[in-house]
Amino acid sequence: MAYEAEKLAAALKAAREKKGLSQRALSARAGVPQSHISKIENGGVNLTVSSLTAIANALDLEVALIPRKAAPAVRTITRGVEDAPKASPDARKEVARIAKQLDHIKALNIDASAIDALQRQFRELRQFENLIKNTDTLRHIRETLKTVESAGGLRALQEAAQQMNSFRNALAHAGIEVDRPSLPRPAYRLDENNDE
Amino acid sequence: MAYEAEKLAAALKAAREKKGLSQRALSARAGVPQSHISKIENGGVNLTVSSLTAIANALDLEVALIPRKAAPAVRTITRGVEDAPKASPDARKEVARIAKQLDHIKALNIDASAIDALQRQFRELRQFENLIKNTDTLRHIRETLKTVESAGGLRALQEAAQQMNSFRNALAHAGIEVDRPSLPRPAYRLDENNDE
DNA sequence: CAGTATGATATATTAAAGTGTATAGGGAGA
DNA sequence: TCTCCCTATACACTTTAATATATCATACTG
Repeated sequence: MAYEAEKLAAALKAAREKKGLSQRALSARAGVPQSHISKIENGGVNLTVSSLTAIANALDLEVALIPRKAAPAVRTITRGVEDAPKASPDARKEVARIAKQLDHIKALNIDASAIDALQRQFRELRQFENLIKNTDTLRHIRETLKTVESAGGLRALQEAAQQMNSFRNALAHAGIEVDRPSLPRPAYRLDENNDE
Repeated sequence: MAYEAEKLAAALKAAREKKGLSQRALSARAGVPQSHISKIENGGVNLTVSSLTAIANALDLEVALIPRKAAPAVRTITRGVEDAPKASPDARKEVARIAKQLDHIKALNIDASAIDALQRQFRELRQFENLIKNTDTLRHIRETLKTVESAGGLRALQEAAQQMNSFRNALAHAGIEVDRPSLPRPAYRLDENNDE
């Protein structure tokens, strides 16, 4: 098969997963049937440009022709822009579930301000989604949220917010220190992008 | 959709003409019939990826998917590469000097991993050679490297790497307007909203 | 003028991309 | 369990990209 075609397919799949889109959702955005997307991603289909660009654009990607000579530099740039260590599908799923559950809870009309706070906390937590290595804590949080739903307790709701806060802090610290699994790191990280 | 396909077709044609290849010559290289190339270039054909890559590769081009955010920067790079080997003679000279100096330093056997890192950094920087407008920063970097050579300091060596990294980022982002990518937030913002 | 290269088309054929619909199997929840 | 949602896959069908071959007008050139 076309070696390069497969790389593109893999890139599309990776981009889709990173964006947290299901094949169906992408299908809707791109106007390409889900069955076809599946085929493309793992069937080794020889895409047409129209399909490629439709899907790529739906994923905020652009199809470009770059001079071979510039390829390495381009890679450095895209790496810099999109380096965000991708969240595991599991973590994303778990986060999505919590989001859904929050909607339920919101509908319970418990305490507007407390729920607001909880949602703020969740938003904060969400920004560290990509750093989440395992889903235990998320599961635990969701357990807590469940008790909110069943018992309707304001107290449990506050505890959930607290847990989110703790988790966020943990993630942030971990992200700062352990971020790169890279090996022989000098006093500061050479590979780090110090722009911003 | 036809829009982007036409842009690609136009790009292919431009690249072909720039390389001074006839459709037949390109046909031979790419293994695609001349008639088909003609159709592609001005017939508005919906290419498949295999044709696209075959032709692109024959023209020393690479098909890439780049994040929209990175598109401006990528354009800057490719423009820089294909317009002309735009690196000023001065910049080139300065870069060459640094390369030479790195060889010297390497011979000093200071710290293998640090030197590795330094060289990686240098390679990265080098890919942006043609964007270098003036040589001040390069000179400054070379100054730093000199102190490495004389004093043999690991610290200075690391600083040089740091400088290269900064410079590279500056060059790379010359053409991109940055909206800060969401992810890891700095630690100082962590305990800000402990509500309730 | 004869010889030659280029690019645009024509035609017939084949292989396969793309569509629509429907479904099977896995995982997670209620 | 039953129920969603996900992905992979199947099938019949339409469309069209791609090939092979050939022709034609337009240059340019010795």
